[in-house]
Amino acid sequence: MSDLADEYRLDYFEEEGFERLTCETCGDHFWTRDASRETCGEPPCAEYGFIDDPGFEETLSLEEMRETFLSFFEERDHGRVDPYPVAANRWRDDVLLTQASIYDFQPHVTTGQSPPPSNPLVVSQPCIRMQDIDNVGKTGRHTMAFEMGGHHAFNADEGAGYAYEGEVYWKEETVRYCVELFEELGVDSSELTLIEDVWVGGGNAGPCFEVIYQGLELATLVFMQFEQDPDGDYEMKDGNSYSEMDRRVVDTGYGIERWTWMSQGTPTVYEAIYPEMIEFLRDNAGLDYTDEEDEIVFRAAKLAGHMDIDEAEDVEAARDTMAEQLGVETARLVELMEPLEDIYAIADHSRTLAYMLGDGIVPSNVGTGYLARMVLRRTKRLVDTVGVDAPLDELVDMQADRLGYDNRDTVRDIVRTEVEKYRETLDRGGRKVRQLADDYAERGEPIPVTELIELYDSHGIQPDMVAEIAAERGVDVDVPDNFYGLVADRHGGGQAVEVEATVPHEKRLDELPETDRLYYEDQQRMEFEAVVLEVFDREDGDYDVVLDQTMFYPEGGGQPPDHGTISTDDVTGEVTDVQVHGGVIVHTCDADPGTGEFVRGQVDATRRRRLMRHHTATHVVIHSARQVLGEHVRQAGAQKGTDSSRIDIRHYESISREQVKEIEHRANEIVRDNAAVTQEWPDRHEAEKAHGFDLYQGGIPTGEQIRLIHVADDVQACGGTHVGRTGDIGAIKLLNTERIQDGVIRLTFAAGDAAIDATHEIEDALYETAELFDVANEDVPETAARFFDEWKARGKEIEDLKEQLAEARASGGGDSEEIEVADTTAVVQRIDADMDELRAQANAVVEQGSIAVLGSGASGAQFVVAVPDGVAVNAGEVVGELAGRVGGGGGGPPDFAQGGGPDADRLDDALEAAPEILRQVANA
RNA sequence: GGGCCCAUAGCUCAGCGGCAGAGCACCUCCUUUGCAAGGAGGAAGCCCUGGGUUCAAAUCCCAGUGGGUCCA
Repeated sequence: MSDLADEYRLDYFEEEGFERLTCETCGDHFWTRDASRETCGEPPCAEYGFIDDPGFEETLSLEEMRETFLSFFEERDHGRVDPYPVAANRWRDDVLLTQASIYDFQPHVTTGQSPPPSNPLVVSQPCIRMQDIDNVGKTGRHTMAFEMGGHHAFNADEGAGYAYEGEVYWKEETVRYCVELFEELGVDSSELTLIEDVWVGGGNAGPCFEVIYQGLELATLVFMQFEQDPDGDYEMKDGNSYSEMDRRVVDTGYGIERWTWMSQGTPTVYEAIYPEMIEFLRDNAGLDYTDEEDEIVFRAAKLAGHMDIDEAEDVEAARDTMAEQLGVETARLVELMEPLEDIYAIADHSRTLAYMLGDGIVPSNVGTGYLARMVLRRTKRLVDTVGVDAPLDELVDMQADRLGYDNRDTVRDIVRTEVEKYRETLDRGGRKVRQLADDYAERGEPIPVTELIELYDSHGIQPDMVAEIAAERGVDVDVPDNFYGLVADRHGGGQAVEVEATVPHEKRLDELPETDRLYYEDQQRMEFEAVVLEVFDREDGDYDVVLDQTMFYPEGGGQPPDHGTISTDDVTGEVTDVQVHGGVIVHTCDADPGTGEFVRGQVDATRRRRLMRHHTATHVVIHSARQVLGEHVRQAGAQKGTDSSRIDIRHYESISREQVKEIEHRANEIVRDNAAVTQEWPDRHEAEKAHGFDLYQGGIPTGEQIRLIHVADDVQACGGTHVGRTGDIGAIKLLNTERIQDGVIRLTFAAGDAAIDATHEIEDALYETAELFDVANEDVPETAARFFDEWKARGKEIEDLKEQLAEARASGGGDSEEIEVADTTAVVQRIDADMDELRAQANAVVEQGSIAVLGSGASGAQFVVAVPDGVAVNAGEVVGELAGRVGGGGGGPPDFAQGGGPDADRLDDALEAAPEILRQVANA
């Protein structure tokens, strides 16, 4: 195993008089110009030196600090790159949120597949780290949302075949730039320390320096130079082996918020980055502290900076010590600090929400949407706790305004909708818990853990809320420490086994050249000629045919594969499936054309045209949906078909009938405009720059060039086949909308002749109904409503009549048999009527003080036995005995029972035996 | 993407194989004169939809629809 020590020895350090020292407290190695230094300079080995005594010459706002950073590197030949969205899943599918500036260039740039937009480059990237959520507000320096200033350089060995090559710069320049930036801000560089560390993550690793000034880590300089390799020479702290790469990536992170804080020397970072928001919240919550109280808070914050506070728990633990040093009671300190901590957190969370919602994340129960919902609910709780009475949408809007978003109305609307949903959940939860608490209060038992888990997992009610409500009712609740672990257990924990799709004859496919995709050259042509490169036998008896070029579109991007025929002079085969594996297109065919043969291909034109119409229509519909519902609307999945297609879109509420009509109108307007549908293959970065990440509606393509499809004003990265002009779509008919999960709505539609067919189906249903009712089409709804009402009224009337009939029967005759049993009269009677009637009759008999034993042969054999109050005959037992005689069973409470069996022929026998059965039961 | 929960009167919910229930709201009357008043009476249900099991399903099973919630 090799040592990394040499990796930190730079010529720069030698030239500039830096020495390598060892921290006397923690033992870390670090570089400094001050040979007399004893510690590494990072808490807990040192204290903050800048609170109330700013570390830079000038006081800078967050915006000014950002600009200072960006222009510093721009002046040193770095291309300035616009920040990416915080929703990293807009351009990559392995993470949800952007957590560092390097995320912008993963995976395609760091792996060398795509060139960076500029090399070297600089960016100030908004990031969100949910891991820090508990620390926000408490430690004075943690924020969930922050801007990471990063300057990056991508180096690769000459001839390694990457999208970039050569040396831009590496460690020497990186460290020099960093020190120079400090010096430009008036820092004496002998106060800096650069601590040696190792960075590991995402399959890569490398040495890094943590740059510390005045006790605060302001930058991390990472040199990505290793990649995971089982045979590698370097073992890293994650326990894996790594080896040297032929690429070297400079990955730096400058915490713009911390630099701003350093320049201002405020007690916490929050007061430095959004002072006006903190002031607003303090005013609004009525936190007008006296000078003396403010003084305590100020000194406490300062003390916090001097302590080793890395986690929210540390803060709690340090409270006593702080209170003692300040000369106040711990309780008083807490009383003063907690509302402020909440306010800091509210400001930070509002900023986080502004980023998330502003970048188009829609709250939901899945993915990034779920994270947004969590943050929003947490923020709402804080707002209520601390007593801020401004609506949450206003707070988020303040931050969205500061951040310069122009979709603020939508953001506010989303927040309002979401707050309302949360309120309903709380209402529901409160009722549920109160009811449960009452139940357990009655029994004098504590609420068990299983109930707590159920309440949280299925109803979203936090255990502390349960405890609070239960306490009001004097019920104990014991929340175990491992509560969330128990919830996790309930989810099984077992990892779903990824079923790796096996590609048949994969090895050989890798050796074949990529198939020429003729369908991109002319999307309207359906015939072509080609040479058979390879034929594989399939297990099902068909053949997989690889050609040198093809007009057959393989399944992809939600578009099903083409069908058609491949023929030689001798054989013609039906193509039933077309798939692409690594650029090689495989046609599944029911005949073997023979390797090396010339073939003619003919695509099933009707099918393909239907698919093309639906594909282009998909672009038109999503474009229209964005116009009607808002710019946040994004595709969450799509499937094209020949008869209808569907797209799933992200939207925060269910859409109304009016909105559906509006979308349909606009879509058909685009069709009528007969706009040209065009394709182009621009450089991916230029495309992103020109059109934004909304390009990637249907997934993220790889490669330097990407294919763009323009439909009217709409631009999307897309690999599918399209009609030449929007008029070719013919017509678009929205067939259905359904909410497939929270925040995702499925639009089903048909295009062209399929739209006409679909309309016919709906019309047929209407016409048939109208005919059945014998009314005009437009009268169908009203008539149906009237029929329904009448049907209900008639049901009630029948019910009524049955009761009257039963009374009449009970008071006057019929062929009933009356016997004496248990000092009461029993009426045994056969009425061939349904169960309702039998029950009514039985009730009528009981009214008169008699036992009723009724039988019916209307459907099988059925019995009802009813017994008046105070008569010692068990109806259930009587019915059981009777029903047994007709091959069935029955039962019920002692005063009213029912039963029956299939054997109707024996009904009379059973009734005949009734008197005897009654006596037996009565005497039992 | 996965797990779990729910659907019964206008509202909030109980019932969990055997006659469809309560509270609030509503209507009529009485007693009162109000700040959640009291009393008497009444009306109000395709127990979400479709299958299945059963002598019998609001209740059990399966599927669908709608809603909620937790996790990745």
